[in-house]
Amino acid sequence: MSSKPLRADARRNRERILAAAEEVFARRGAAASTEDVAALAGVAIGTVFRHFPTKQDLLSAIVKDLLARLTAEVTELADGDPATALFDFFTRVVEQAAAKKAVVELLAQNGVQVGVADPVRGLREAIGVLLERAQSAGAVRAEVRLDEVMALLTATAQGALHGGWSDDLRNRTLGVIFAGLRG
Amino acid sequence: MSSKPLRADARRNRERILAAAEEVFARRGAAASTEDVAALAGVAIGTVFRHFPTKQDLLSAIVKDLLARLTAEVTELADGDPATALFDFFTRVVEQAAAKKAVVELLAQNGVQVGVADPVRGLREAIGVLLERAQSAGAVRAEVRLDEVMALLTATAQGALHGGWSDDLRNRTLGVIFAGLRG
Amino acid sequence: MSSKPLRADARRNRERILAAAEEVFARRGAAASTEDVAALAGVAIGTVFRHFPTKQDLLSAIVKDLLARLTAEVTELADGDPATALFDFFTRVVEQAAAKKAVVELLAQNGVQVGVADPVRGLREAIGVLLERAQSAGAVRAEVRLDEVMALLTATAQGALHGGWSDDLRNRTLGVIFAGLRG
Amino acid sequence: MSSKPLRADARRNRERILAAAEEVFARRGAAASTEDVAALAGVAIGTVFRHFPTKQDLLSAIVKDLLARLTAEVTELADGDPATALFDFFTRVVEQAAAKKAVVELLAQNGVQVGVADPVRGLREAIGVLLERAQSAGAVRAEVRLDEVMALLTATAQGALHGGWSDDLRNRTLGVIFAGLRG
DNA sequence: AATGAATGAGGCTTCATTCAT
DNA sequence: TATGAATGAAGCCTCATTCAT
Repeated sequence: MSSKPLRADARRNRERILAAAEEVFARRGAAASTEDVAALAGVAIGTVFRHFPTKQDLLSAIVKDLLARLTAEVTELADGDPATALFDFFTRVVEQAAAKKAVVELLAQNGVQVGVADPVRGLREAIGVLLERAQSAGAVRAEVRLDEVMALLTATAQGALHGGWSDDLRNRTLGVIFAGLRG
Repeated sequence: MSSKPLRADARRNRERILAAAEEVFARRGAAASTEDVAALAGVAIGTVFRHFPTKQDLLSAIVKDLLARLTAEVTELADGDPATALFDFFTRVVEQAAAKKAVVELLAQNGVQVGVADPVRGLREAIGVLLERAQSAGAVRAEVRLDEVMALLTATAQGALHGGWSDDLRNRTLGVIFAGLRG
Repeated sequence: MSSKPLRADARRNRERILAAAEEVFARRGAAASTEDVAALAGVAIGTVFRHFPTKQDLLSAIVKDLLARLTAEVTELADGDPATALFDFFTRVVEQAAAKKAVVELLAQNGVQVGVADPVRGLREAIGVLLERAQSAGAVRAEVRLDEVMALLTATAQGALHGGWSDDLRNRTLGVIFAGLRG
Repeated sequence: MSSKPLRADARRNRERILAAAEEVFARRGAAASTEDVAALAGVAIGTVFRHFPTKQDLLSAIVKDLLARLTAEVTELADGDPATALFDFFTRVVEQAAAKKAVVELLAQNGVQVGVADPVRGLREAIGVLLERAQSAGAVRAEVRLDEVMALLTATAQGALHGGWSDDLRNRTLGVIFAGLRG
């Protein structure tokens, strides 16, 4: 089921490449060159392609990574106060978005094409749990559906990402959305 | 202020190029080639570069165009019911976004770099008028500021654009935002 | 039916590229680089790709060119003495082969894949006429079929090509084959 | 004369690599990657390069192998009927060619460069014996020389190889050549 | 001796931009 | 002014070869 474990140096490189890719693509968008990723990772171009045979593969890997981390955060929050968990998560994602740049962009526009449909579904379901609990606790109107929550989350993350919002602006913007969710 | 008036055929070409560019970049994103724009416009590539010395110039021109049209819409709506004008505009922009693709993307991420700061300011001010009137009419909470309205507008337009929202989803998403603005 | 005629300079370049390609691929095989072709032709690499969007296209063009020339030679010989026309053509092809290198190679192994099936068929049919006439004239045994004539022609061309035969060796080798065809 | 004897496992690997290389290069031509050879042999790429420091070395080794086997066949046939031995050998080589692909190709075009001159000479001499005997037996015209026999053999092997001849076509083609040799 | 990850030159192709016609 | 061919830098990817494990 799992491929054989990588050699220590290979795993180290793989991680350096992923980190470099996240930074490079975050800063300059998905159009940034693979060479730049290699340079930042401190490896030769061939090494990047050994680990990720295609640029798409590299992009997918980053997105999957991010999704996994987000899903983990949701799970963690699921143990907290149902009345605030959803709003907390929402806030965290938008905070982070400002540091993820093109990753969010990829998530939004290419997510499925890039072959990360499954991880996306996982995140969606985890958020669905938060929503249900928030509604049970009376913190979110009953008629709000998961679809629009996801839409608002994605849209806001993108906005924060590209717009370069200040902390204050972010909070006020989220404030409007939260008010709308509460009714 | 204005450069010398263009010859009739030159002006005609300029407009055909702009229209073609809007369509091409809308459909395939800013990465589409200038050659494709020329082809759709029915002119040679050299003609595109005579009118827009740089691809960036072409992109900027499209964005300015869009902003001008949006500003005109705002002005038009300013004569209507203050309680609904802002929401109507918001809705229209998001509706159109789905058909503008990369233009919105450009607006969001490159706006300033591309040198369309002025037109953006014009649009912002026009929307500011709608907001004030809506607040005077009691349709929007008094403490809501123009900043977050712009942020929500941009974010939602991008979301609609990249997310491929259905009409229904768009309406429910906007519904949450409008509820949040009303308080 | 025909695309618009090329500009004078474009046609000149197209021909220089074809000539360069024929020489380069002849000398070093189909694996030679497109850059080398461009360099020999005295144009930039982009120019090669403007005329032949793919390396395969360039290779195909060369092969088609050669086939067209060969077919023309056959047609020309068809007016001569039926008893010698086939042998003359055979001899000429093998003579030329030594100067065509990889072109013959391509013809033999990739001909059809490369999309030159039609020109190949044309040549085959033209040779078929020579064969029939030679047989009517009693210069070739009646039971010899076009298939083996083509096979012998291709094989001998390749042999001459790769083997670097001397004039004398070529003549003696062909002598054996001609004796075999006569019976 | 000979390097130190290999360890048992090393010799085993060397042979598996040779076998894999013959198959891979046969099927996909000399352009196939060394990595693929390693994979088919079930060893790591480093092992291939330990045994054959260069891809060329590997190719040479295959060719030498083939030549050795062919020479052995000639020697074996030398004990048979002088009137048919040469023709039998000729037929066998051409039959096998269809299964050797790139090896024959290498033999023909790179033979000497690749440093297999000696084995080639050995094969040539062995075939020379068959020819002399066939001529003594009156099965081949006296004026036929070894040069053209080799030329015809190589050419036909290549033709069969690249042309994908059917059994029938191969026989008829050889039939013409044999008739030519007999006079 | 074997392994397999790393290297980096080199190949194909695209495309913004320039320039001769 | 328009045309469209030419340019050449830059990007993605492959693969022979080296080297640490």
